[in-house]
Amino acid sequence: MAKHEVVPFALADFFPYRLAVLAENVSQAVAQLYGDRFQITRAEWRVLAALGANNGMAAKDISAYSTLDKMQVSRAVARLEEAGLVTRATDDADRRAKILTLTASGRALFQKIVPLAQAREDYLLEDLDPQERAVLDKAMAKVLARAQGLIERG
Amino acid sequence: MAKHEVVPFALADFFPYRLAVLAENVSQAVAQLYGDRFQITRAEWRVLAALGANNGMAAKDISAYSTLDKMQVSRAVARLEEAGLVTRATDDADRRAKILTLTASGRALFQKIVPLAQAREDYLLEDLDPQERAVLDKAMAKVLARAQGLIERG
DNA sequence: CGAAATTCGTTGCGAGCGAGACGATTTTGC
DNA sequence: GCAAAATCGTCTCGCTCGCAACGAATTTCG
Repeated sequence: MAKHEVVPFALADFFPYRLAVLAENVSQAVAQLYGDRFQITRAEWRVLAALGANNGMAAKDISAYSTLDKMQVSRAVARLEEAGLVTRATDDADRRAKILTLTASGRALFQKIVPLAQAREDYLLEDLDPQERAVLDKAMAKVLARAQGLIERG
Repeated sequence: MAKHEVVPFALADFFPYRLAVLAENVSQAVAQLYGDRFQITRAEWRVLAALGANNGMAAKDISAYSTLDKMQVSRAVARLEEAGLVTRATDDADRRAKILTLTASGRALFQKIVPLAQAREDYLLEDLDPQERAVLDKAMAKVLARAQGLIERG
């Protein structure tokens, strides 16, 4: 019996590593769309998407919808406002909150990006048949649930 | 025919978004291991893993092995060296390069982390049967190839 | 009703990151 | 063999990011 067993470990086969690399590459491939052409960051794109789906949300709701924390939302909105894509207005029902709304340019930009984004999504998944897509979908949900459980329970 | 068609778009169903959220959560769940207990960052863990698999690599090779750019490797190695986990030595065959080697403590730490990391990996995937894992595996490879194609071709 | 606790969004600060310049070395190509 | 180009790793600069503290407003609860 060897006293110091060698621990075999290949990073390239480690699921969390593979997932991180995949997500990084996919994210970059999609960010080319809004980044290169429209000078928008990922956080800004998510805010646009949130307001595109449900215009007139409070920053808090955008945070929940987009998995960005309140700071990221605050800073992204500041930039979007400066670019004339979003307006802020104090909510009369709760004067701490700011209601965010897409301007006409904001809506126009959103509607320009969406088809491009969906085309990229389709392209990325093109090699998968419907059954594979279904399995991937379910697998992602299952793993996500487990990961969130780990994070909550320390 | 409506002049302004509404573009329906749900961020929660957008594959790149779901993938990013999943990867973020998985990464965080794994980082709890080496982060909380051993004060190691993700980049440092990847360097450890690279050297654990193949001790005595040059920084350049670690970069390729771990998908970190040379800057991240340089900084991670600096911290690991200060912590006494890695040593740097000029390569005599190419005196620009530095050969990096795990110290005894470095190897010990690596061998302590690996089983924990593998346990987390197993736990995360526990809900998937072998067939699902196989599909997931293949799907990730296919999508990665597509994403990398997009990145290269602009 | 009123003080304490909570929530919303912003901001200041320190750490960390990426792009590009750099010195040192090696490789290329004439 | 030597000048030009490429490569290795580090460093610097500017920017971004996250933590924590904050002011303002609201909710809780005695």
